[in-house]
Amino acid sequence: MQIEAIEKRAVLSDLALEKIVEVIMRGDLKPGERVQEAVLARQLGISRGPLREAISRLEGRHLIVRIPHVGVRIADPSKEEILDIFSIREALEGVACRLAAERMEQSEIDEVVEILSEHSEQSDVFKGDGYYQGSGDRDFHFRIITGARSSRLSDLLLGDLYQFLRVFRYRSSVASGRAKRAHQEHLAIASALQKRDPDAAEVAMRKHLKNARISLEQSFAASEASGD
Amino acid sequence: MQIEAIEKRAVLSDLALEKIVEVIMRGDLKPGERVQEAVLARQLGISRGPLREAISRLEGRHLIVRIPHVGVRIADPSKEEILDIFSIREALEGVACRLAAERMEQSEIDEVVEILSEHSEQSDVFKGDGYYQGSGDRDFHFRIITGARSSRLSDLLLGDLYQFLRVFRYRSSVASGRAKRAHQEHLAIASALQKRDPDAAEVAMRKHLKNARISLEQSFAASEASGD
DNA sequence: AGTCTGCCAACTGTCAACAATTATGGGGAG
DNA sequence: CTCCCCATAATTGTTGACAGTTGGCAGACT
Repeated sequence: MQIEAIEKRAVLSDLALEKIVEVIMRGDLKPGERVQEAVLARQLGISRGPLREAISRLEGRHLIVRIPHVGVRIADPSKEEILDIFSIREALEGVACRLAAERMEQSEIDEVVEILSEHSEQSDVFKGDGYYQGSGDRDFHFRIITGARSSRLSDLLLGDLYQFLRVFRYRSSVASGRAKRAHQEHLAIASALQKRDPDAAEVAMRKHLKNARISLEQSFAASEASGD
Repeated sequence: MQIEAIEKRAVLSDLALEKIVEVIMRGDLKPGERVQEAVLARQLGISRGPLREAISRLEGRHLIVRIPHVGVRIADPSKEEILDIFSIREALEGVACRLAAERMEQSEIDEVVEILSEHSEQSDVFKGDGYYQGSGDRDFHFRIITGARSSRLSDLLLGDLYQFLRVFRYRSSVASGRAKRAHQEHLAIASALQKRDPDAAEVAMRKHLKNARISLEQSFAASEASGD
């Protein structure tokens, strides 16, 4: 008898956490904005107890900042912080890719390759930006990170960094006509995975993310030149 | 007027957090041990509210594990987890060392060099293990991480990983006569910093930490052979 | 004797009131 | 008119009590 996985017992602080992330991502709470516990608690329909637990955890993820006896505000990362996070991501996802080359099932690698070949057939890819802004790029990276079989790495990358970047709307930063080149970089990564070459896999992933960071850096410089 | 750094207004959940970490490190709470909120709260002399906030944050740092409606227990990391964390540390501290080569003040680099030369004069260093088990190694790494000027990186390395390793008594893993070699690796890192060569600095640091990881891996294998 | 069912105690999750601290705004002095 | 000080109000920090869930234990049935 196949038992349907029982739905996790709801815990308000968990729900509150997800809800807050969602609200920030939707833009209802803007970076730097002040948040009053009582107001937010009333909006969420819960009391301040579990809300404060959720806030404590979000503080650990740097999504909000709390000043004792003063209040909490939504984080407002500087460009330097964002770039530093990209450097961190570069290093971590490099390790993840190395481990993935060692630990992924063959079938998983095949799936990654297949995903890429499917995508290369879509004309969108070559239009400059299309699917790479969306779930396609995320899916590629997600599978490799998961393939590393390290819960700690997954937590850091998917739970912390990716969420942070998504919340503050710095999506994969594959913009401005980098899509085609990014796709080629993806192919290089997949090739290294197929060869089960950890060193090459790490190098390829790092190169890919370094280029993404440089691209973002340039777009920052450009926006700074026109109007902060 | 020089303002004396104002003592942070005490917030019970902050104090509780530090206290719990201290208690785990002292060994009063052992890995895997069950913890009852009410008991711990009474021992700390606070109520369950702030304690739960502290626990929420510690859960984010993977120092404790919470199961809804069941309870919390002190984390009990497996050897695989520890080794994965060393891989993560290798990557992150590599980036930190790269950034440090770019961002450290000259005076800071000079200090690092001086620390090392002082240490090399101490005969302890060459006795196999001595100061490298203690604060000397920590100080070296601490200064480089701080020199990276990235609060995110510092938080991750010093706040999360180092604390995690310290709590579970996997100190710098510079054991079994690796001290002399580790010292030479430190010299290589310092040399790269002096040359302001980010690539070399990152490579040197990664090599150093990779060796540390391998050393730990071997000591795991040895202990497994004798008696789990 | 072994296993299953239903109850009970203990513990976690949640709430609303209380205490402490900070921000604000008005009044007075210079 | 400006600046400083004090009182008040609003908001955060903390507490103890209440409600819901879990795991164990005793008793009954097979």
